[in-house]
Amino acid sequence: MSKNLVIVESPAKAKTIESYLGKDFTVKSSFGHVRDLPEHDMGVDVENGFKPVYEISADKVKVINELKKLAKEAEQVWLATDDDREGEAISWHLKEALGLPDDTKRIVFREITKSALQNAIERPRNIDLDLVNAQQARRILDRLVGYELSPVLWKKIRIGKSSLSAGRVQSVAVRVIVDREREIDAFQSKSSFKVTARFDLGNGKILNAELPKNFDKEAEAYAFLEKCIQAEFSIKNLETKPAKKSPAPPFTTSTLQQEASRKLSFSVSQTMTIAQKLYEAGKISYMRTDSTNLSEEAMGKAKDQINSEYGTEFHQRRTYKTKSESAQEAHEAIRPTDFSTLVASKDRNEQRLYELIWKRAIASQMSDAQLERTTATIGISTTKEELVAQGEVIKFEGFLKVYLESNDDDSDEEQKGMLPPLNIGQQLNLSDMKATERYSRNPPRYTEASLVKKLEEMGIGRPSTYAPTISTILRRGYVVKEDRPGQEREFKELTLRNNEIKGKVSKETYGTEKAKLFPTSTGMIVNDFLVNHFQDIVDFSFTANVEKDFDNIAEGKVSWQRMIDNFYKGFHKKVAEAEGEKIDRSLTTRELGEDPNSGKKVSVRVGKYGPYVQIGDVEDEEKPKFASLQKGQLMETITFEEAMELFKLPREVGFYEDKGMVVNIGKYGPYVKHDDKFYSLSPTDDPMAVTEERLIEIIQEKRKQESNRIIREYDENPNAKVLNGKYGPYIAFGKRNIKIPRGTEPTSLTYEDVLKLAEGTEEKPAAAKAKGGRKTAAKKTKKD
DNA sequence: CAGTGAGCGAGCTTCCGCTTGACTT
Repeated sequence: MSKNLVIVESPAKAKTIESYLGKDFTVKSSFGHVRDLPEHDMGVDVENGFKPVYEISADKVKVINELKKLAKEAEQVWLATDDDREGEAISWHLKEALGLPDDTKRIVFREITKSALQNAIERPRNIDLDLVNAQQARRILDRLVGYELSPVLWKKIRIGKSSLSAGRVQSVAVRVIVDREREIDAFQSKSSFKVTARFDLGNGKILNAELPKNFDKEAEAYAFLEKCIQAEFSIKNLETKPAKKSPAPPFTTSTLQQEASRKLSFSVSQTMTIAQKLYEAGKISYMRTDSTNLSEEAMGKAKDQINSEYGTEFHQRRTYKTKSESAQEAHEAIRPTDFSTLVASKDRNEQRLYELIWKRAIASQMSDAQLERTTATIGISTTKEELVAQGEVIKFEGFLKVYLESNDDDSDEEQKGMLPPLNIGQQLNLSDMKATERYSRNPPRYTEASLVKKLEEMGIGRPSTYAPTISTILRRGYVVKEDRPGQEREFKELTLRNNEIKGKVSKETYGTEKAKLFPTSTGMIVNDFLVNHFQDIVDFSFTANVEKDFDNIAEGKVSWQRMIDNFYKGFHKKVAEAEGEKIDRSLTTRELGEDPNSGKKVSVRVGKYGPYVQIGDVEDEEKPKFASLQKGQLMETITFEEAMELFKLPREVGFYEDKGMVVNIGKYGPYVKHDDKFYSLSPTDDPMAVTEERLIEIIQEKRKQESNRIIREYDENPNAKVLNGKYGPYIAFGKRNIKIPRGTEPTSLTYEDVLKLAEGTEEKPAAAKAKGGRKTAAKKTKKD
């Protein structure tokens, strides 16, 4: 039994701190918040000063009981939760739940180092009630908004499979995505002609140059190339300028999520799960942070590492200011706990993320890269226009030796190389010149990570909520994360070679999307409803504005009840107004035209099972015809022609082995059904046009594949087989799938080999189908 | 790898921020 009980938020942090403080201190964790408003009730008395009802969260009852016991035994309790608004509130809730006196010692530190801890212990204070009240205002505002708005949606918009919801953060996240989709839809791509030239300098050396301006019209580009026939080209000017590049600050949660997405293709939640493992193993500092600050101790260790590994000229001490205004900076930036550790994990993804964190943190304490940029201007004897060639040479690598931040826009900014040696006045020999048609690009769709970046810029959400917010808007069906194929378009290219201009038309694919966020019809409808009725809540600056109020409460200038009262008066009036209005069908219905066959109305609607097209009315004597919209189609943008196409499926296409074949589009794309079996069409098959012959081919192919599936069976055990799968040969052992070691010939595996390989593998089947994410979540909430 | 969609009424859903596991698929 020790004299002192210190309570922090995270168990991993508790362990570290305990090792620093010695045997007189027991350090325990609260595992985050311990009390909250009730889940199934508003829990806020709007008629009596917004008095909140707090209860100990179901999953914290055990923690609280244990802490109560330890607190009783200890002489002194220290509340050491995080140094920010939420942390202060956690301390207050702990004090209330544990029955501690009001003057219980409260200590704070923003980095976990021995000196920071000692400093904190020497300067305890009491709980800052103003700061606690700012948190209560934040919590209660979110509850009022979420729990008054969501039921309005249930009553006024009855669509979608999962229950609708709205909130200060999620609704703005959806709005950002909906707005962007409409921008893209309205975007008019313009083409122009870009001129590039290649000069042959002899000895295999080539100089690439381009015209700084593009031509809007093909005729102008042609005229320019014409002028260049027989023209003489010479170097008119050479200019060399020094330049430098500086490293990016060490990672915060949001920048880590962005870089892991760009460089490692991790999803936001994947990044957090992996980072959590590294944190729990003591390899990195805390991963939910908005600070770019490094402790003195960490900077010193980074310096040692850089000096010994790269040399002192590579080190430059830097401190970074956190950009975001909403930052609360209770922690350090994300960094390795020990810079001399290069291998932190055997797990490939953990190691890859660790390396990213290590490199970024090390680079942030390194010197600038020194560059030299050379621009060569090339004169043309027949015109005033000039061509430009640019090159770049790295004079001193600096931080680039370790790390370069990547870019969001996949713009074709090619790596500039070195220019060959050139002199002013030098005559150049043109080998060819091209004018290529280029199209302007629409604004990009959001990835998970670029959405997080956008939210952070607007001050919306916190490091601990970025990943859950994305899960929420996906789970609600407001947004889908998908790959979408691009479209083809033609572009023209004029080439001048050997004094002759030739034209050519080629095809390119554009607009291919990978793992991007698209709004659904449901998302658009809910968004429009909120924008119409609750403009100020989904306003992009709403959070920033209320944050100012919270700051005033934290400084003791305003009472939290007064702030909430001010907000609630206007808000609740709008809720009452919206509830009083009739259900607006125009939100969920769009007329498309008339069916030429029956003369009946064609409309697109959104119902319980998603968006669909309807021919006719339910009041008609004959029942209306229905067809679901396909993946990627929206109520808002589908055309009459596209809608009518949907009724052409399912298509009956001929017979095979005396049984009919039916083509349709299912959950996993187009398929043909034959004899109660399903066969997927390949992406190049058009379900509307695919022929009987091709379908028979598809069925035979699949059958052949199936027959090749079994590589080897064993008499000893009918449940052990060597099979040919999607990813190559593998062993199926009961319910388990086992990898075959590299270099082993699958046909040569004996049953003994199989048993040996099966040894040590887990009982569970290795891979599971990604199918039930939604189900799991639903179950979870029910259980609670 | 389906076929569902109206309207009625019952009874259900819901927020944001702190923390980890537990548990399917």
